[in-house]
Amino acid sequence: MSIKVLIADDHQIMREGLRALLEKEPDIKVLGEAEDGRMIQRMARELRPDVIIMDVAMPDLNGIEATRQIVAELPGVKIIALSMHDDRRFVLNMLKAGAAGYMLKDCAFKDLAKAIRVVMSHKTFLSPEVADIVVKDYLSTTQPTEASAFNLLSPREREVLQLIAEGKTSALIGESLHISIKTVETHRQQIMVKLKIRSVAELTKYAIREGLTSA
Amino acid sequence: MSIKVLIADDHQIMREGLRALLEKEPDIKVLGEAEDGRMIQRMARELRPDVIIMDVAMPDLNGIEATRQIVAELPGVKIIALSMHDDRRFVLNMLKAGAAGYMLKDCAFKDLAKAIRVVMSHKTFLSPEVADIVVKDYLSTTQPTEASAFNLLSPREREVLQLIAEGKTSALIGESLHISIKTVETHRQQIMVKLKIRSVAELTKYAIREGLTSA
DNA sequence: CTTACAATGGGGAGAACTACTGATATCCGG
DNA sequence: CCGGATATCAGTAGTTCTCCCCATTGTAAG
Repeated sequence: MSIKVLIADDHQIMREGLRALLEKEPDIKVLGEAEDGRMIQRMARELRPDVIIMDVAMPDLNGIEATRQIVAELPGVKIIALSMHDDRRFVLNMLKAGAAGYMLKDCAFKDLAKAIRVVMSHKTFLSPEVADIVVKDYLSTTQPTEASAFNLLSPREREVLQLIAEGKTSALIGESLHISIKTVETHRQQIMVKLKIRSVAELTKYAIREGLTSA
Repeated sequence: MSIKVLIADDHQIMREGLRALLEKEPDIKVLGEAEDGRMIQRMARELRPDVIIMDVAMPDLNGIEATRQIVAELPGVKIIALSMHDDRRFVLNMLKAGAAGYMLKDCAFKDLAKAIRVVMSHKTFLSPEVADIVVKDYLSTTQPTEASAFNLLSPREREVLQLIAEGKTSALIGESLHISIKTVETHRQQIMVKLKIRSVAELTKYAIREGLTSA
């Protein structure tokens, strides 16, 4: 009795590579591949796989949403997220959606094979980097509180972050907002603590990702 | 006489998948894998492959820079870019850097296999979407207006800029490149003078626009 | 062979940022 | 009314960056 697996990823070559690797495993059978969230949802309903390898970032219906819906509909199906990003929002949202595992594309295939067998026994499998994030987050927050930019940072902090990402110095930001430079520095500090970021470059990228400014 | 291939991609599972697929081809031999631009450069020098499958976005030394340097050093080596992005800046910069092909990760493996054989006969191979971009760009611009980073900044400066945009301090960059912090600061200064930019935030955005790093 | 640029390295000064310590006032929800 | 979050401001210390000055080496172009 082999493990029935579905693959969901928007990049065909990734799907083919995964299939080639999985087909080397004697106890794993690949039932099919999907290239977006909607397609994987349909296939899951029809083919009843044991495990779905799910890319997080997909067009149309993303991996997180697809996971949420599939888990609700087919509780027995185990979903392993496979992502390039170790961004904590992705990880946490995916796990909240009901994923049984979260692997980075950075990991070795044997780890993924292991993950498949682990989740089959109703356990959770995280790659080490991801486990790290989950633990850190668990320790740092008594209350999970949705964990996104727009309720993590206060309005004023977002305002300051935007000006930082526009290349302004603290002094200029102070003038612009009619507050003292020390206040700006306090906000800066708070932003970095909250986001666990330690450089302007990464703050800028964060601001771009959050739409506070554009590249 | 089989075709000797190297793989460069920062995601291990992508490398393994590609290797599994390539090893099914009787006339292709995978010599090795690298996870960043610097490593692939070294491996290319030592192993003299026929073809390098090169991811565009890699940490440390990115695919574009690595391509530029490898092509300059080993003119016989054919480089096929393999990227998730069909962003025209990536495509054009990669081709300018001397890549013999540009494939999207979205493509079928048989297309990649075909690309390998095409570039071996000293021709260029582009996946259809990419060809589209190239043609459009060719039609729309009589003169490509070379006023971008890739002839304004020197290779070393681009390298330093990438690391700055990744949030590294000058000290860390110095360690990473095995040069003194003062040299890094000189490069930093040169970059800012050339680009008329005065903050890390704007440098970061510039690097993102030029495809040196991603948000 | 000169000229120009790239890459390397250094000194010094001041600005800017990072990282802590405080404090006070407001407002909002339980 | 109290606790928590937000927003304001200050001090101090250390780090990092910015911006000048300068030099040497190698290499490519003219």
